[in-house]
Amino acid sequence: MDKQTVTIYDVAREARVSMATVSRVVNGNANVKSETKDKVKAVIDRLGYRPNAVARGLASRRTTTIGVVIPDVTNHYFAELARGIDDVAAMYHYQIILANSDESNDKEVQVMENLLSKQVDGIIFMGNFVNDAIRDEFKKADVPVVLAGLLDDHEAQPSVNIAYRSAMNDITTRLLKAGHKDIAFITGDLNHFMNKEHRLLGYQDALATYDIPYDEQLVFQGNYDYQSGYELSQAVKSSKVTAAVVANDEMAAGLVNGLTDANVKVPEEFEIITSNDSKVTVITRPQLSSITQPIYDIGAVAMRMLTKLMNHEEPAINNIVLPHGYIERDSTKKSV
Amino acid sequence: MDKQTVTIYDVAREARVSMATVSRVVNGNANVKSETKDKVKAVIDRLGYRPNAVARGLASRRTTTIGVVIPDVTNHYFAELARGIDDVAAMYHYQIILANSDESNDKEVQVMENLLSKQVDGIIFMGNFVNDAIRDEFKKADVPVVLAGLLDDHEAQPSVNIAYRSAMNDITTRLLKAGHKDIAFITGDLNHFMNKEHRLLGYQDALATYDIPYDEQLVFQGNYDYQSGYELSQAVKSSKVTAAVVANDEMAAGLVNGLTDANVKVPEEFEIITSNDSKVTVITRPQLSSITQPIYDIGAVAMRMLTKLMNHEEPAINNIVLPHGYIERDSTKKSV
DNA sequence: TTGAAAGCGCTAACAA
DNA sequence: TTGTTAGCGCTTTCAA
Repeated sequence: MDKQTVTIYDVAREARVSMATVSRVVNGNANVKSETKDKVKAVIDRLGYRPNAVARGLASRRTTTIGVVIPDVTNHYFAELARGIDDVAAMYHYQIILANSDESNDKEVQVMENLLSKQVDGIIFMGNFVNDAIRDEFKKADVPVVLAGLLDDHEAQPSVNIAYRSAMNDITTRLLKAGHKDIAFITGDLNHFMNKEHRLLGYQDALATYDIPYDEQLVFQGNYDYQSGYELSQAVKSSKVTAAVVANDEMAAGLVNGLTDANVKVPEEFEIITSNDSKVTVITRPQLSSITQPIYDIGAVAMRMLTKLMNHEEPAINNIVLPHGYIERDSTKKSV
Repeated sequence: MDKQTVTIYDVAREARVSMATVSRVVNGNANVKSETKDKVKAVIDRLGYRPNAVARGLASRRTTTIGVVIPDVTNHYFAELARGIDDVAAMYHYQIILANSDESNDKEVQVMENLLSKQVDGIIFMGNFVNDAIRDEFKKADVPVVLAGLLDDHEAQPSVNIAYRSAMNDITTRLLKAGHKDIAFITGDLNHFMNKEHRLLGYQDALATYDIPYDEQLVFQGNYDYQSGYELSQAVKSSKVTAAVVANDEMAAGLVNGLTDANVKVPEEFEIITSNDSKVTVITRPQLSSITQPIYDIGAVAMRMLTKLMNHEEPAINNIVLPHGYIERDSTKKSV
């Protein structure tokens, strides 16, 4: 039950070569005669030698480990991002230290410090917004940090996203085209950059195109979870709105169920379009029409971008925007 | 952008003490005069010193990192387990290396090797079964491994679970009591130990109590996901069964939706009880009646158990069984 | 193609 | 209470 016993030194001795040579064959260095390579490999197998990544990390100053901060693994949107990240990380032989932040200021800072002290080679940060404390951590980090599914206005932190403004414009426009005049915009905290400067603007863009004045009474702020969507359904029902665009699937699922439970028929009496096309959209009844976004790919591309950054390659673009689409399901009336 | 610059040596020099003393204050060793402690702390703050966990790990042979192997973060049941694990890990100042295995033999082995080479202090393993190759890895591991939400028959690997057999007995009995004679048992691969030696037996126990002969035609094997549940709904519909117990929520969600789409009314014409009480059970319509199990706690307790094992304390019990319950929702007729 | 040797930044005896 | 000194297991010059 005690740790690691056979070291590179043991292998060297048994194979009658130096540590340096063993190191070379382990690392696939070409400068080794193929005979000695075979000899060393045989000894490695025989002894069951497994290189100590910690020692290697200390000596080489690279840990092949990256940090991933996630608000909550339990949230499907973020879990899907994480899956994309892990898959390409594995592809490049990186391991992932995952840390839940709950989007709490203190935890986020704590977690960043932990990651940095573990000497991760890079960090992928997920969340709904970047506050000042975290922005400081990014600055203090001596390794690259990329944002996945997250945008910050200050200084261009590398990031991967879709065009939230245009996506929100698209779905609002669909509802407008369908004849709705009073459309709710259901989102997270409006102080959050992505909501205020992207999604809300997209919603307003669409309204403006149809000469409908913006009414802030029709904006509902939740906190991104099912429960808050469910609770919001009350207020939504008693307002004058006849349709809603929702920034987040969990809230949309709460909304559709809350409405249904309050005997509002979706889509006949109320239409809903959501934003993430995550798994819940097909589980609710009616299923949710949604913006489609390549969530897995956002994670994957973010990780790919990070590998470049860690490799000191300058990526062509610092803020990658992936394409989005739309899928019609049953929370909207069939389009003709 | 280059790694760590200020070391314990810099702090020692600036504070005019030895490295050992700095190490002591960093590690909260009591044997330091409070004046010097303050002096050192001041220097640490001024220089922005952050201990290098890699060097520390090499010197102390403890990394305060544990490995977590998960079939797929994207699956809510496992994500919930992972959340429980991470929360108590954080509480004990451990970080988590998370690795997706897809329950593929090769990946699982690969991932275990990676974890071991990173010198994790312990491992928590999740999945639906333990195959021989993995069992070997457990044996090779020089650190404790605990199973979360997973049971293996060979040699008692420490684990945390609920009593699957009794839980399955409970819900089958409920359906029997409600008058059903032909009840489907919908599960994963029957070669998997937990299905064959626990869940199936529970199902059979209930049948036996009601003198109903076991009919293997009523056993349906899926692969644990929504899609397979949805597809199974065809076969289920065209069989003679009038109710089903399901081993897994994702399959149950697929089943209820498949049945509904095929115009079978749940619960009026068909009753369903599922097993995990995860988030999807309240998102489907009708909502799913379910065994309740403390998923988060299973993860949390598994991690707590691991801390003890890593600390060389022998836990009182090696295979912890947490209590389960039942919640009636709308996929069963109201009980009187 | 191979080896010798100096660290990487820290912990942990052991002394003082 | 504090300092000295070996390592921890590996990578990486630099020589040979």
